[in-house]
Amino acid sequence: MDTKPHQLFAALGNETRLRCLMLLAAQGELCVCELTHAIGTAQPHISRHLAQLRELGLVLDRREGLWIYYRIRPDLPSWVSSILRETQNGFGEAHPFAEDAHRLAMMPNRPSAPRCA
Amino acid sequence: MDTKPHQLFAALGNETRLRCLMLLAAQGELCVCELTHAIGTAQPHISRHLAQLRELGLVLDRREGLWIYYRIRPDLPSWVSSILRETQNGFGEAHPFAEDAHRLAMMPNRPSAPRCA
DNA sequence: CCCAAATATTCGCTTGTCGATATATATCAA
DNA sequence: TTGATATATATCGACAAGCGAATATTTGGG
Repeated sequence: MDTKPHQLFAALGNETRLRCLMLLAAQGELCVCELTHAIGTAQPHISRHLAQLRELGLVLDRREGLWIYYRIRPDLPSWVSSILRETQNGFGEAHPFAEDAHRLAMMPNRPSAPRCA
Repeated sequence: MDTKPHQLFAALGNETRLRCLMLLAAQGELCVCELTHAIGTAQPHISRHLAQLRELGLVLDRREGLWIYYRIRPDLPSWVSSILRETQNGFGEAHPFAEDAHRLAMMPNRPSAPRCA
């Protein structure tokens, strides 16, 4: 990640991408269908934003059968981790992030047990 | 500042705006001509981005004669301050922020003595 | 091989952002 | 009032971001 700071901020500047990252920061690893259900939008919409986060080096993906699990890249530069953590601390309980976490918890037929960070 | 996090990040997602904020975070208070000289671009360009930062509630301005001094709003929510501080700690010595600070220090005929935070 | 499910990609369109240029406003001094 | 300086705003065209819808790809099962 040799991302410039304004490039990171631009990535976080989209609400869908930020909601994905906050969910991943809180839950550790999630597949696309879980993110789609939690955020409540169309699957291609989520998929495209996840691809951007992957291209920027912010997340990693892993295939397991039909599902592709995304997680926040563990070896991010410390300033990036700090910013994600600050945002989560400041807003994890606020709208719309708390609702996202709640919808995820209520999701039926999740492909795997929730795995926390 | 009831700014949503993704709105803050969108503001920081433009290099010109981020450079302005980093200069203000380091120097305390600067007028438009100082920011223009340090960043090395056209004055309307700087002015417009400062207006956006003002409308978002990130900076305050103060007129003194012909000059208008901008400063980072002192009562920002703590998560905003944290993010600005993290960014400054991680990148204040890097390109292009270090060069900006250097150009500012070398600027002739500054309208006032530098006032540090 | 064929189907279904999960995910990714493409297309067309709308909207917004950015930068450059030109112009307007404000302040001060003569 | 005139002029000079500092700053703000308006306008324009180019360009990128974003979205919905449709389609393609991958995988596993029968």
